[in-house]
Amino acid sequence: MNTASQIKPFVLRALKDLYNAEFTESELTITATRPEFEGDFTLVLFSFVKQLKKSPEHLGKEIGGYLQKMSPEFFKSYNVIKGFLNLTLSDSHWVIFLKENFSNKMFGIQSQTGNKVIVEYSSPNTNKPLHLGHLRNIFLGWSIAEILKAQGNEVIKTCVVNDRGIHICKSMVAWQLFANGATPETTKIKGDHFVGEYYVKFNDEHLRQQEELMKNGMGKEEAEKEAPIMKATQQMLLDWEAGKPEVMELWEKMNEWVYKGFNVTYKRIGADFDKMYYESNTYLLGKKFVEEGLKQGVFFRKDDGSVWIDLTAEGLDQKLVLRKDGTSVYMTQDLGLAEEKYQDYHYDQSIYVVGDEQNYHMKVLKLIMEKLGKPYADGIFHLSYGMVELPSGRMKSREGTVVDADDIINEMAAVAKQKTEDLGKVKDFSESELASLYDTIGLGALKFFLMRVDPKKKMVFNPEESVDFHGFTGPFVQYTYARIQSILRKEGNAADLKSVNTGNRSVLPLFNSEKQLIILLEQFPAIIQLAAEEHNPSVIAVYVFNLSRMFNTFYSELSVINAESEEKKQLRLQLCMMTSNIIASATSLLGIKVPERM
RNA sequence: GGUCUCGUAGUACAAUGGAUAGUACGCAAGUCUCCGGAACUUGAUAUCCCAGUUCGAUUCUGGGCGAGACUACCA
Repeated sequence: MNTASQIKPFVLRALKDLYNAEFTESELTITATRPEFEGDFTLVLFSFVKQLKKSPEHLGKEIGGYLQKMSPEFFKSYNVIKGFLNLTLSDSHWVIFLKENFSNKMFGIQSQTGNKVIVEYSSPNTNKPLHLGHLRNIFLGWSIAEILKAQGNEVIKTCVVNDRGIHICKSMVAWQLFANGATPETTKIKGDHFVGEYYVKFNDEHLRQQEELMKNGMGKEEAEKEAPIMKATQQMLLDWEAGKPEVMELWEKMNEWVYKGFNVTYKRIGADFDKMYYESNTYLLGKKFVEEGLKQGVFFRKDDGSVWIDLTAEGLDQKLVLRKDGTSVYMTQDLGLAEEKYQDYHYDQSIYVVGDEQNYHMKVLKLIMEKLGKPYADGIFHLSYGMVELPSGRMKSREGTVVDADDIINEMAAVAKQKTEDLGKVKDFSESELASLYDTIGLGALKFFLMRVDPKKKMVFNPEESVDFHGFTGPFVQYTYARIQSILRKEGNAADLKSVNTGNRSVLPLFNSEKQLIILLEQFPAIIQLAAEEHNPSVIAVYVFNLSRMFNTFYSELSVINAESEEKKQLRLQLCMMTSNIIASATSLLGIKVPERM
């Protein structure tokens, strides 16, 4: 239990004893005291004024005095400013907290609750490589999975691969036309990029043919459809659905190339999945839902044979769930997939990490499930995240402004290399140690940059800012960690520290920066909980940055190794150790590694 | 047109209805006989507009103005 919630029962008791008033804990507002005032925690008094008919100043003095009388060893002092009662706890409270927790690497991690959560993220297409938008998705999805694990949930990470459809056929047709049998192996190009090139070639050729037809007087829309390369693509889709062997073979071959490429990237960024779903397997699922829905009267059939759901009562539109020719649409498939996932795992909650452009789709999906009376409908949660934009605006593939995932990762690592060499602190590292360090720093910077913002909000990715390793960045946190390790290498031994009694008088009083650091350390479990509840990794990013900043302030003000007494030295070593444990723990929830040296 | 988001220093982001609106980059000025300067300290600069609810509004409500997403028998 954290300190703020330890205070609450005392306050409730005081209110009862002093005024015979009954309040609940949730009615109390206790916050960290703002730095410009004296105190550790602040009780907001305004909410009692009306009921108790006393001025806030009066209440503050009475409650403060009573608290101190009740537990003088806990409450050291208090002051009242306007409607705020600022409470200062005794330093020994903090010292004891530190002593009990400094060596616990699992601090803040909850034990298993038995709750089962499935997280779907990444979900790429197999016709082009991953880009910056995918990275936001992947980092968020992976991180939220880890955060939920830390809260005691059993988590299954899944990925739905969009491996079929007209867009895949485009790459396939272009490859047949232009590749001359070239492969990733013969060209030494990463598989996903290789296939992506043919997708681009398709679009170029399509545009060329289209313009030619328009020169001969054809309208734009018709020219788009009538271009020979588009005709060939549509034919290929039909052949695919018919299972024509040579088409299937090509399709499998090209997808394999892409998967090989994806796996290289996934491995490098540390993404992993417990279960892959492929649309080529799932796209026919969901049709039985249509039957079920029709029977229940949830869906209705139009004269042309297409099946719809009417959501106008919910303020939405009518939505198609099955085409008139009886084939599935996106929604049909998602209905089936939700059921499939439930059959596979019997989850309590199912999280979809999907961009906010699909808010409407996800809302409809959940609503349909509710109307069909599915028990798991409630557990469906859309973790909606905003688009990543560039300073120049949205990324547009047609204008070539899409930031490729592999490119940006390489660039970040290159900047890490450059800066590391400039500083020259790890000249004794081997080649492979250096390569690994550059990835740690480069990816740390990139992940932090993409996750430090509230997922719900769209964000701007400024390439220049992203390679700045100062301030509110991943490398700043990593640097703080490395610096602590340097101290601990010299002096820190957890077993020795435990045997020393830092609870005695010579460690007191605490300096402000010592206390502020402990107060922050103590918040970590509550921070994880908040991040989980809000499905928001940025809570962790902001916290670990503030913790690092606080440590650096402490570090510059007070000497650890040359402390004024042995006990102070032990206390500060404990602070170092706990800070570094929590930095490691927090960054690992973000998928960011921390280096021993950098 | 309809539905939904979002408007905070030059820029990018924070702030369960609480105190003098934080942080970073950039800008200006400092800190080192220092356990790692990828650090620390200080300064200047902001809540789109108008009402309302409240002891108290960046936050909630209504109305403007501005930006974006969605609104396919595409996925």
